[in-house]
Amino acid sequence: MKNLEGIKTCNLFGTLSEKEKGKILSISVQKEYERGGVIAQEGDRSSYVYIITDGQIKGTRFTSDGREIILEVFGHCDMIGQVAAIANEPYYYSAIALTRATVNMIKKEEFMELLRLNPAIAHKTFVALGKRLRSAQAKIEEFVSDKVEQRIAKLLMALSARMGSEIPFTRQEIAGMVGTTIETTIRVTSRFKEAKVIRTTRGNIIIIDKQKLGLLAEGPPLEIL
Amino acid sequence: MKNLEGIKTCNLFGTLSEKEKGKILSISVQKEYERGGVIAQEGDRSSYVYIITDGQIKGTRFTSDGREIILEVFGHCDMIGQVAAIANEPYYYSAIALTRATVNMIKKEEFMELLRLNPAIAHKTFVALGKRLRSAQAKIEEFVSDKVEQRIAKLLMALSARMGSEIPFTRQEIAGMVGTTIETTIRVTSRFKEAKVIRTTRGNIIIIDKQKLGLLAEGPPLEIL
DNA sequence: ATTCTTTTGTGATTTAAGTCATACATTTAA
DNA sequence: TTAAATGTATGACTTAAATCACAAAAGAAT
Repeated sequence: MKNLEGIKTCNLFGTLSEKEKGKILSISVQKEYERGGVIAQEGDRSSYVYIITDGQIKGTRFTSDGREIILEVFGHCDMIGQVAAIANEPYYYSAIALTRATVNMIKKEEFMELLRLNPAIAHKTFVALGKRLRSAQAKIEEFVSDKVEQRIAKLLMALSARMGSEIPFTRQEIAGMVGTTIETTIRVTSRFKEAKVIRTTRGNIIIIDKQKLGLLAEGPPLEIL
Repeated sequence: MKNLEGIKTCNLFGTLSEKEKGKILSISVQKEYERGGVIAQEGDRSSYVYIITDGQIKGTRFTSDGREIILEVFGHCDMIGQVAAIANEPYYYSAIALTRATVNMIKKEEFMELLRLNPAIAHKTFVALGKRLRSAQAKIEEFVSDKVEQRIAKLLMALSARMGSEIPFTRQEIAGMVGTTIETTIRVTSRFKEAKVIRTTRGNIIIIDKQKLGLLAEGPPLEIL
């Protein structure tokens, strides 16, 4: 089974012996989700920690007026649900599959046990959480100092670093990730298209000029390039 | 010494025996800072973890065009520098005293040792980090869905919960915390003053109608109240 | 006491992005 | 094979907040 093996390749478990890896596999249950499938719901009592073995998952909240805010995007080997598990709190946001996705679920209690017995895993879990804090703070900084065009360019760069030059998200989803409206996102991506930085198909953005996109992410607006 | 005792009252060390607390005091060095004093600088190699025993400290970054962005505000019993320490990375932002402040510094290596030997401390450190991630994400959500007036109301509510109804910050600093300009902040606080929600003195904001401020933080703009 | 610096206060203007409305193309469902 | 739903596209208009510019008040420093 490709995916059962998949988890073994994750950095998180890099220092473990084969036997220990086997242990993790034995306490984890694998589950598959279609695009749009709900892995966990905001507000639910936390019972599992999830390790993503395949696909992409969004962590998303809905504002009172129904708009979706995508706070994080997770991919291969990322772990979600650990904050809620360790703090013994309900999930802060919903986890929804952006693509067909496979996750390995570990019961909260067994995960806590794992942390307690494996300082190396505990350490890596902490470091990963620190990274998430940094990237949340980087996003705050973006809101303060970048315009939408630049924020979208940065997002596309970041997504393509993870999943290649073909980005399987709708403008609506892109809007949710950068915190803007669908109309503005469409206008910006249309401009990018015209400047031959990207191509698009329904539900996809394909990067064709990574270098120019990188420039846009750095700051200068399209019009002066 | 009041402050040396101060650290013992922190929840982080709640489960420790008197002897263990004594150990922590013995490995920590106390230091005082004036308002404006720099505890640590963005980009510096991390060598200490700091526990704040008194006063307030801001975690701040400067944008390329010189604007200050205050990402977090820390107070009594908060710990800073642990992410950089554990990930073995340079500090992500500068820590600057907002008021006269006292911190207990613990050498990175000794802190790591402490974490390794005390699962309870490790656990609480993790939980605290999770809280910081949540509040960073809440701030992202604010940028997406709240107007400046509401963001400022929320900030004042949060600050007053921590440090009482007298908030010792300039409009410039408030602007840095909500990610807006000083002019906009002055205009908003002026409106709040006129509506008798706050009073101000130079460098201070005093909340006089907490209930109304709470309402403003919830959403309805001042004009319809 | 008076100069310098920081903080607060306002007006005028610009601008980025939101909002509203409508249209068309492409999938999916009936 | 139509109908419904979803995603993309664009024009017109509004608005919140940034920007620029200047002035007065309050402390700090000489």
